[in-house]
Amino acid sequence: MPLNPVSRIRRFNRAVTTETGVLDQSFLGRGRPLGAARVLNAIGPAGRAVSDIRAFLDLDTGLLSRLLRSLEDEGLIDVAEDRKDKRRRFAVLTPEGHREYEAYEALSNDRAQALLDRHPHPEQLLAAMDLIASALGRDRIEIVEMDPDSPTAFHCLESYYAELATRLSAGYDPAKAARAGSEDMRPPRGQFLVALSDGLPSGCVGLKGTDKGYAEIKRLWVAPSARGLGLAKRLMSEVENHAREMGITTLRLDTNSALPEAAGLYQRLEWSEIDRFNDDPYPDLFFEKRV
Amino acid sequence: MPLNPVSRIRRFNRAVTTETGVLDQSFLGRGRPLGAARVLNAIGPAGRAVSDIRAFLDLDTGLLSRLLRSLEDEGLIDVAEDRKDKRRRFAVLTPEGHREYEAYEALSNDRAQALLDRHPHPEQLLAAMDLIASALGRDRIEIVEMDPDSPTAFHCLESYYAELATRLSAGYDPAKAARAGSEDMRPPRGQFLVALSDGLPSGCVGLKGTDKGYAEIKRLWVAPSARGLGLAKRLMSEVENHAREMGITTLRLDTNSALPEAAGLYQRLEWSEIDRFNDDPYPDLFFEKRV
DNA sequence: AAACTTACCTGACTAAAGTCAGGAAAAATA
DNA sequence: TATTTTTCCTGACTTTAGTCAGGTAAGTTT
Repeated sequence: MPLNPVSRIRRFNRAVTTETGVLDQSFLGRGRPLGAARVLNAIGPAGRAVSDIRAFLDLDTGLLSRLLRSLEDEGLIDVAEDRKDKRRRFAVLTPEGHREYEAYEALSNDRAQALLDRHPHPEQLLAAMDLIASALGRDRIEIVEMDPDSPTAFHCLESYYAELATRLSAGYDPAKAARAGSEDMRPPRGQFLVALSDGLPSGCVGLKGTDKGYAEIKRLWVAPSARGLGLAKRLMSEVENHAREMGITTLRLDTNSALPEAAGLYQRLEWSEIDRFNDDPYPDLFFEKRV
Repeated sequence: MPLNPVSRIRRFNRAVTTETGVLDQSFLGRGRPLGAARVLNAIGPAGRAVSDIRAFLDLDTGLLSRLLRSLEDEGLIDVAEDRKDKRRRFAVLTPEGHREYEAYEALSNDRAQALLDRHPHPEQLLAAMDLIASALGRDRIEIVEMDPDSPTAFHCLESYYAELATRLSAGYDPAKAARAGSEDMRPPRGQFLVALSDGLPSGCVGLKGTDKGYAEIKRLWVAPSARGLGLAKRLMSEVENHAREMGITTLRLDTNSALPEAAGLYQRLEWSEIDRFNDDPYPDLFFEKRV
């Protein structure tokens, strides 16, 4: 008989557990227990504060202390005291530690690459993985402020434009839309927020300062793999809070009726529909909110 | 910057590892080490041969022996000797063991259900999981003979008809197609094979015996989540081998030009295109192969 | 300045997992 | 029938992981 949904999830779990088990085995092949390998990995090329490693790997202070000592004895890391706070210690990789770190990276990367290479539709596989990783890590999505000209922000905006182009019947050409200068979405006039789900850019929103007595919300976008997790709502509430802190009292935004989920969201968040307030060719719906 | 493919896979691995770690923690909550819980799980309601458990969990004989003993001491299992081969032993759950097994099942199932419940598009999530599980478990797909009237075979056929209906421009109505009686796809006249990827029906093919001096290949189907893994080729080669063993020398099949990947496969497998040999309304391409 | 908190270390444990050698009984093979 | 192989057991380990109770030095708070 066909499998029911719960069985399908458990089949997935089995497949993935087997896969990670194999990777762990290959990690053990480097002659070091998994715990030590994990610590080496957590330190990484940039080095890391010991307290940070402890929080990240959820290790007991005694256990981590000993693992660090064993890595130090192997000549893979150096642990020195932090200059600012002499209680704290900071671990960095030695050149040899760097090589060892790269070897572990290579094991993981090769396995990932092999999986990609042998799959007929790598893009489909990756999309499926993004979807699942977002679903599992929903509460671990963090929202960070970024420069609107940073590569990550740029990636979000590209994805946003690409989506508009497919969803608006008239298509979408960013060059024809009213330009929102990066300057206006950067402190002190505005803000640009990006949602990162364990490093993957999964959404964004911009707060654009104007000289017209209100600020605008621009470029709200959520990646397909992260939809339905309430991320748009989180982004909006963050940006509204920030506007409030900046002393802004009126917010406006425009959107298009071809994006019904967006309009629905604004209504749920108690935005009021208002008349057209600009002559941008793409939007046909306009909202305002007092914060 | 946007993540590259390998980073996306590794992000997925991290998310999934965290998730399974949480499940393991909840397993520990039942006051038994993970090793013992895993053995209990491997035994299952139907019981299992000890050598089988050992191979499945890849455990040392001494270790497994002790884990079995501890479960026995807890009153959860009985280990008795196999009647046919007195060296071997067979483990079964006691009534109490059954309850404990179900408790572990409930933990897993509840977690799976919670994941489903909180996801906005459960069907999408499940499809993504099927895809990944198939990609990871590609060499673990097994092909088994089944009765063409069994529920699993029925599920495959339903999926096959549904797909034909969407892909053929004229649609597809199984009632109008030439009936292949189950009798003809069952030994001794024929055969029906199903591909199971860790329990999930992922493909099928039928060998239909006729009285016309040849046998027919029917209903070759591969689930979307398992495409590109070479499964169709495996199914075809199995069924051709079986036909050869049955003393059949000529095989025929029909297909439709709206399914180009099927026709391509037959050509690669050295089938020759022949003239129409039946008056079924749906096919427009006909092949033959001597085995 | 005293009291508290934080970050880290050490020593002394325990539990779990895993390895290895040897051995008995049963089955398969020569 | 003799030999080899398979299946499982036991005892004696080691390694890894993890816990807990001090203890010291450096910051922070009162």
